[in-house]
Amino acid sequence: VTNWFKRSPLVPIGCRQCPIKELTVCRPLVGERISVVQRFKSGDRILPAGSDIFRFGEGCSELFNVLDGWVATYQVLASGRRQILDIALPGAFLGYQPDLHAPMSYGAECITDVAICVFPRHAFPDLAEMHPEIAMQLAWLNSRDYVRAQEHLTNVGSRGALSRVAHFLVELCRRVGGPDCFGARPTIELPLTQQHIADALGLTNVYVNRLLRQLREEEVLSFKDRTLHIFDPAKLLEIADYETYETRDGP
Amino acid sequence: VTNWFKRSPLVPIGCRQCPIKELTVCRPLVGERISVVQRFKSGDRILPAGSDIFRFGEGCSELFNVLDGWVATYQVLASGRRQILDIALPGAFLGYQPDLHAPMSYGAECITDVAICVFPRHAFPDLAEMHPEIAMQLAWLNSRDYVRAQEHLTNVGSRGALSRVAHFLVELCRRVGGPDCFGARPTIELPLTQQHIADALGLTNVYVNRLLRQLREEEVLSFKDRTLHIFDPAKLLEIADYETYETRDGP
DNA sequence: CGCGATTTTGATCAATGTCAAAGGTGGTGG
DNA sequence: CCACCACCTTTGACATTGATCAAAATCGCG
Repeated sequence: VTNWFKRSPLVPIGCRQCPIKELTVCRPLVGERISVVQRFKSGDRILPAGSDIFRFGEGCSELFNVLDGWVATYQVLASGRRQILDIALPGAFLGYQPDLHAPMSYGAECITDVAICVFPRHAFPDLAEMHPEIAMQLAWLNSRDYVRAQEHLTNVGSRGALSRVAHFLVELCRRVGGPDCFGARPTIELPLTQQHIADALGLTNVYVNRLLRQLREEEVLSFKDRTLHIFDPAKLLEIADYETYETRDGP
Repeated sequence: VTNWFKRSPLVPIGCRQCPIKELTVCRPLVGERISVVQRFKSGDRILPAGSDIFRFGEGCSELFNVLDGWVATYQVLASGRRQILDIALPGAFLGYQPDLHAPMSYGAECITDVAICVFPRHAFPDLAEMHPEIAMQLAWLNSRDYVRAQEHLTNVGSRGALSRVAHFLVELCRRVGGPDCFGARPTIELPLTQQHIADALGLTNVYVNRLLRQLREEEVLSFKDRTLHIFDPAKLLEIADYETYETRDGP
């Protein structure tokens, strides 16, 4: 098994060939006006697995598009516990927050080697003002991430540990393999450690390990060498306990 | 004690006198162009405590500004457990989501009697297109809510139950009483039941009750009759265990 | 081959949930 | 004005989940 997630990626390329141009803030300008973005961006950058793109509490003079690789956004408490807020995949737009000049409200760490496209932070409001579609796209991106954060919150706050792991893996599969990837019995590469899963779900690595063993013994899935095999999608979805609307019980 | 939160509010009034016009999407148009919003809105509405503004999984043909009262957004799992995602206060803009025509990804329930200002959903993109500042404001609102959701997630995922309750109350005080309300020993009206707190934090009402008793016995705060007294702000903040940035231990 | 990071397992313990029942409290209708 | 009712809070006894601590086993990599 080659560790694909560490392949050294991407000589800087033009926006026209950008693999994620349709996924991020640039989307409204692809085509005719892509050169606007091309002139705006500061350049590309490649960061090794384990490094930070930016850190909680520090200033940051840039904004980032993830071109390739996996990123975790997170916060750390005084008690030392770390919470992973989201897994950012290629196409994610990182670093925008309500006050662009405030210290960052969270950190972003590379899970794999990562390639990013860098925007200058101070000029971004001008770009959005000159191209209102960018603002609209930004609102769209933000609301999409907000919904995912809400679902993550529900997962961590309301599900037991086993369901929580199941749900997390299902959502990740959907994002990586597309919404229909549950038709078959998917095999998916997830460059996560069990510690990442634990940090994302508010569990300990030890307990996550036991839960994965349980899922393996019940022939639902296996997760080894960063590869997830799903043997029994139906059972997995059932364990994951999806949300429903239930009206309060009548009299 | 009068239950202020049930005072019958607000004959519909014009946008010019709107108490929250500076807080929500309308902000860029206050002043000269406020009439744009005035013409756009469908009207006002008053809902009783306990009713839903909209429900998870159902369609919704409107968007809402909270004018007065408290609202909880939430999801419910098949297992019956309910997760409160956020407490929406006056000025909140509810119902916007990435696909405006999709079923709602969460529900919104009135904690108190609530007055809302209603926008037609289908025409909103046009409004944003004609007034790009609206799109920018929307992005700003969304990112602010996103940050709050992230902090909520960290709270639920990474803090022990006592810290979790402490942190939740602190944040709520900041929102209601302003960021400086911890200089003194605040007394704040929170129209929440212990069940609401439990649902927001992924705990049970019984355990929340015990934790509040503990905080009372340690003379940190008391929460009774929907009134929160904070006796010892410093200790409360310490218990709340705020996030920090800590670099990994060096070699 | 050896080292650091990760996974795996066992034994034990603390934090939190569950169940059940008893007090408040305010609102409503007689 | 009283009595009742629904809902909320409070408390106790007990069950369970998931954390903690410690130590092997495994793996990727230099």
